[in-house]
Amino acid sequence: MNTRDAILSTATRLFAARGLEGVSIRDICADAGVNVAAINYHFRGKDRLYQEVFEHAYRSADLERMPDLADHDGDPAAALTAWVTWYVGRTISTGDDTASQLLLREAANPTEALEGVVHATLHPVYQTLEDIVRALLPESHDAKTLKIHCLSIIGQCLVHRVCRAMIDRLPVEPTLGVDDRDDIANRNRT
Amino acid sequence: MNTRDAILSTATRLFAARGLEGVSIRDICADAGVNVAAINYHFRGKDRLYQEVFEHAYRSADLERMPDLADHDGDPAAALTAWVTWYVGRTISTGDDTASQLLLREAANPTEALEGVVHATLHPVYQTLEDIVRALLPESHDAKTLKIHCLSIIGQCLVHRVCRAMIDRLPVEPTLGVDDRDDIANRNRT
DNA sequence: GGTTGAATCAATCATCTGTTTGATACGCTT
DNA sequence: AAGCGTATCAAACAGATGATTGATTCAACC
Repeated sequence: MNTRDAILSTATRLFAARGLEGVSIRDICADAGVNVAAINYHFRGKDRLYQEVFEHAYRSADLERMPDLADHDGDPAAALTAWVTWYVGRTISTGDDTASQLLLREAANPTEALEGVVHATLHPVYQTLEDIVRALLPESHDAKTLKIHCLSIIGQCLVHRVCRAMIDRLPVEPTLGVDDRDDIANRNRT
Repeated sequence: MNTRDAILSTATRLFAARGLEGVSIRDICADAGVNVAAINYHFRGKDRLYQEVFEHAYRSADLERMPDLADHDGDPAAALTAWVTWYVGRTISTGDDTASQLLLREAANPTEALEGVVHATLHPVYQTLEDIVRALLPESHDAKTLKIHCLSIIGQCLVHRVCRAMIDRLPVEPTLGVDDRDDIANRNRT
């Protein structure tokens, strides 16, 4: 395997699990089976590697296509249901959680790498939701109300992932999983 | 000022701003104007200091008393409104954000310190909300539905704080602040 | 077959890390 | 005044850190 790719995939896994400061370039190189100097050769230092990892993880996380308003023309309610289902599934998936992990770390500890992902990936997702919600709301609502509505919807989806560390430690039954994706998705309004 | 208290308050500020791994004990001591050895003398190392800081920040963050069901007997809807208003104000307050900052870091990077705060502080808050929501819902709903409802409410409040780093970088007007606490609070259902 | 440039390597750099040590000063009781 | 425990200090500890160096290997090209 390519040395560069080996570093990239190992670094992605380790950065997601332990964060930028929790992983040394020696950890990465030992795990990937390459020399420490390779990181400064192929990338231009640890920070640049992290930036590359972060943006790569978010670029390649588009497994399922995001449904938009055009897919359900004339039925914005159906479009919202589809969008929320897509978003919840993407957020609390048990499979590859790498992108969510990295983003959560950025939320607590923003680096320069965040700016790019917000513009390239997050903004389009938000804009799609806003288009759907706008079509669903009476026209009397202003931009602020619209934004609050959209963020509320996002919040209801995100809470299960963001607060996982807390929820898991909460002595409250039952435990929610991907199986409940539809239940969670069905629980929204505009 | 007491050396111990000086360390505690400085460490709280620095840990909240830069995280456990982003702050060295030399940073703390230089800022507090004390000797490095004082940390191992008064606390028993860096980790114990962090634990003390984390729990202290959450214990002393009870500025406003949390409203519960008993405060609005016979009117669970009013109780919910009061609770949400309280929770939103507490979460997105512009003032002392220390506790929220520390908790967000724990969400991304849980340490041993999290367990204690969840049981001592977060669980009672959640339980109070669940009591209110239970009184508001038809009895036919099971425990899982109840939990989803409660987490949805929490999510709608939390999103503004948790996703602040992303929202601030989003090219979408307008910007929301504490002034919109009531607008945000009014936007919920059960 | 000789040249070139990319890729990899072990070794080393100066810093920074959390922690410990031994010495010194202070306020107390006897 | 002597003894004692608490507190503070500069100095040093061993280990880890990100980065760089100069040498070496290797494949491609003319």
